[in-house]
Amino acid sequence: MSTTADATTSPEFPTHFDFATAEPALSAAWEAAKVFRADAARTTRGGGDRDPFTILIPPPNVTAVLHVGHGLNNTVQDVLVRWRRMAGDEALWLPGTDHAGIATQNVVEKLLAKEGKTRFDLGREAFVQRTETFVEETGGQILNQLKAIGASADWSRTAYTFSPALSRAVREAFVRLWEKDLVYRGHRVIHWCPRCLTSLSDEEAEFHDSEGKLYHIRYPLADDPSQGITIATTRPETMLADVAVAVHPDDPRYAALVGKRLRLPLVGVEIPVIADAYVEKDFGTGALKITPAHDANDFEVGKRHDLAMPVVITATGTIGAIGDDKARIPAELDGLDRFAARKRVAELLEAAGVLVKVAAHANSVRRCYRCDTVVEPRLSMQWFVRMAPLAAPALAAVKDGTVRLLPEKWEKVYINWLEGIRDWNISRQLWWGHRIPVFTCENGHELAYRDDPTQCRQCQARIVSQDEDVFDTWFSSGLWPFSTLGWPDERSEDLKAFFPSDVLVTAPEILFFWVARMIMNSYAFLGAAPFHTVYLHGTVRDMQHRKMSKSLGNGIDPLDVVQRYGADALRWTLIQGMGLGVDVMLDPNDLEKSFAPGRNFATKLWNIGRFILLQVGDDPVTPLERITPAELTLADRWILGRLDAAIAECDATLGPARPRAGRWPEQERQLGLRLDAYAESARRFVWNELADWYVEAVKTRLAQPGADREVARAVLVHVFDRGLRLLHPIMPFVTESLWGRLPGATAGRFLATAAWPEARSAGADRSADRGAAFEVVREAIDAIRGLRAEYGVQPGTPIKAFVGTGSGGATLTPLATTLQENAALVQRLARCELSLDTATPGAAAHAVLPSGLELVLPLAGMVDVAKERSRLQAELDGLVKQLDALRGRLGNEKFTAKAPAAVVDAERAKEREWTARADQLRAKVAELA
RNA sequence: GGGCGAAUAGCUCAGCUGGUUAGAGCACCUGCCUUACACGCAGGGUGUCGGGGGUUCGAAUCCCUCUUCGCCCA
Repeated sequence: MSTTADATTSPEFPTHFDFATAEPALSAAWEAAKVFRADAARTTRGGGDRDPFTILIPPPNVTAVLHVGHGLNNTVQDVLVRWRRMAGDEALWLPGTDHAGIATQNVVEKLLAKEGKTRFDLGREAFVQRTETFVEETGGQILNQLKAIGASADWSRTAYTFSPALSRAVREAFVRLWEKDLVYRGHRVIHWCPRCLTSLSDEEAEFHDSEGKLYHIRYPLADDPSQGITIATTRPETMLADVAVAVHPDDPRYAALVGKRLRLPLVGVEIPVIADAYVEKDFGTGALKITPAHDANDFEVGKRHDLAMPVVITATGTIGAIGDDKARIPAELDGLDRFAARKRVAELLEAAGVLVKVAAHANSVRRCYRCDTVVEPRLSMQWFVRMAPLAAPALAAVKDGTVRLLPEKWEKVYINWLEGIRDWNISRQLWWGHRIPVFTCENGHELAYRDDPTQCRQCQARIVSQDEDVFDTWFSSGLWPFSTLGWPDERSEDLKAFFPSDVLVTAPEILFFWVARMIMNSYAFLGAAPFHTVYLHGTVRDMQHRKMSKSLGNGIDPLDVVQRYGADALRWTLIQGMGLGVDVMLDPNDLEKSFAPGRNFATKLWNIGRFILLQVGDDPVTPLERITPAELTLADRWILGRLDAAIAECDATLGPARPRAGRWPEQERQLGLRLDAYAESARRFVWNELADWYVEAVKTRLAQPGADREVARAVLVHVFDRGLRLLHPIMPFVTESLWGRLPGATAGRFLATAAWPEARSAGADRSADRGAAFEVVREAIDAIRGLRAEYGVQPGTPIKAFVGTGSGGATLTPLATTLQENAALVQRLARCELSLDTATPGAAAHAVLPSGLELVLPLAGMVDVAKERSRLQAELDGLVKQLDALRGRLGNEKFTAKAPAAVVDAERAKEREWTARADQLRAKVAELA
């Protein structure tokens, strides 16, 4: 920083953006001005003239605290919603939280455990009350944290899956499914978590690879113990509940034994040998013990063969049984934990001489997705939704382009899952959740009710009980696209205006849990898809590509980042690193490495603004429309052209906001949402074009009062304003802060609601000069800088640069004229004295530019002629090599005949260009010889 | 076991519908307080486009195969 006090130091305008002060103030200003409020009446569906653009937040768990994964997910949503808000849509980002049945219940149970209590000590009612209090106190936390990262959600519409309104939707949805006969109650082997004491859906019981053992056990024939069948199992403790041994009907090894009876070791009961095609002949011994109550596949076999289904493992995962089944349990095993029992059973089998062998065996074991406990398959009565009828329209929607999934590969995964859809277990044996509205009367009529009944709908008898279970949390979040908007009240203005929504932004992990179910439910209850685009983003990982997690301690606290680098830096880092479907790598041990670039960019932006404020001043600036084309300099036309290009790139990378005709045409299906490319396009314009070149180009013009100064001020303010608009969705704070200080800014107007830039693409303007000739100026400056660096010319050393056009003519070519007109810029940026005369003979550095310009830098004492010649010779050699290949191609008749004319023409033009350049280089080399 | 995908500069990735002298950001190296910014400016890239084979006038791009690594499902 400069140590002298001069015109560039300003106490009101420090050299760095004070995000710590500015961010909360801007958040408050936006909120006070209701900038993020959406109005149903302004939408085209609500009678207004704006396209609605809706994003529904994937509701975070009500107990959650913000982690960097939320940061990423919500920043993406905010970028999209801010973009559309600026583009003139009635943009609604609807926030909310999820009551998260198992997760929240676990949290509260842990709190109780600290007091030495269990939920059973409190009883159901008191426990629910306690949980409600807990949620009231802490539930808003994560949404408040989202505000700190700039989330522009409509907080007035904040939803909660367990609110009275959304609970009504849950109940209505269940009753409607009931009425359509799409729910049933059944005795099934389900996934049971012995720690959470509840059933889990297929999706909630996740496979994990583990090192198990395969036990080979001999079951003797009942009437001839010298014979028998050896079965193989990974879970010997379940043998207590075996009711048969199955073999494949085509297996000759066992054909003679089918129908015979075996004596079950340890238990002593007789069980049959049955034939069933489910058995894999090549697995283990080809003989499979059948335990219908403790294995889902065995359950199916048991049903087919009408077998008994004894239960020998209790809800808490210990050995135990009820009724007659107790006889199956040897006294010394009774009450043992299932894993202890596994060991003990093996010992007992060995003692009995029937344990043939134990082999290592890698297998996959399901674990509870909430607490990681090994899931116990267990025979139990549960509620299920018949999924096949619901899946059909959801499958069709993705296949026909009504809904697109990005990245596209997930469409295949989605289709694959829906085509093999299984019924969904929606009941949970929890207390925290929506209680299943099924009531039973004195006469045993079990019916679903929209409102709590006083008497039976069927027989008017007294109601005696309500189902004890609650719904899977995902059952309620599956209704999110419409329950949040007022459904089941079909007259709801919000529902009319904002359903269907537009883009769903989430992680691939919950594609089945949540996304697919929302699509199915939206078709089932409203007959339409809930959104047209599903954007599945990557995961935040550390430098070893590990997922960030509490247990690994490799997480990053987004609020810590906000404090140290600013919310804009956090957002920039996340978006800039977010290729489509690509994981974002961040280093938890070096926040500087990850977030400094974002902060640095914010500072850069800030300093461009600082330059404008201090050099342009705050006198009124002429709007660009009032500047005639003739007044514009080459640099003006160039930067305006670059701005148009940047706008076009941002539009293209963000993509179509919605399908034009309700469905994505094949060619548009994968377009847009390239957020990293959008970020880079906007950054390049502002930094590498505006700051690096245009700001430099206008400096001298701004210093001299007059008409041209006003032109320069007009163009500079215009392009910076548009640059801020392009960047605002990603870096809302610093851009808003600067925009409010631009000359002509008015209080109460926000960049957040300013118009998204449009390229000047009018027909009349199409042939206009976009300042392409400015590239020659840049090229000359680059070349002179390059040569200075090559020969180690110190910045302070004055040098001369001679520019020739290589044609040897006396008149200036247009290129040379351009250079002459911009000589001041060249001289300042390249630090040289520019001359269009012929270079004086002597030691000099040489360059031949792609445009054909020849550059000579007399560097007496610094240039070694021999070295200079070999340098140019090397350049010539490289070019000749390329040229030979090019000529070979053009000389190949097959190429000229078969390649498209445009390609051939381009190659010919290239040949002319390279040939001329090679000639120039050759002449230079000869000159130096 | 079934399905899907990836392998390009030290790192993270573009480059998809074949035709660029193979790019970007970060990191790294060198020089600079050049009157907005040292959180800055200027300069610096030969990478067997994972290996092999094929199609083609032409392949990082299309096909086959092998290797390695992911993800989803059972």
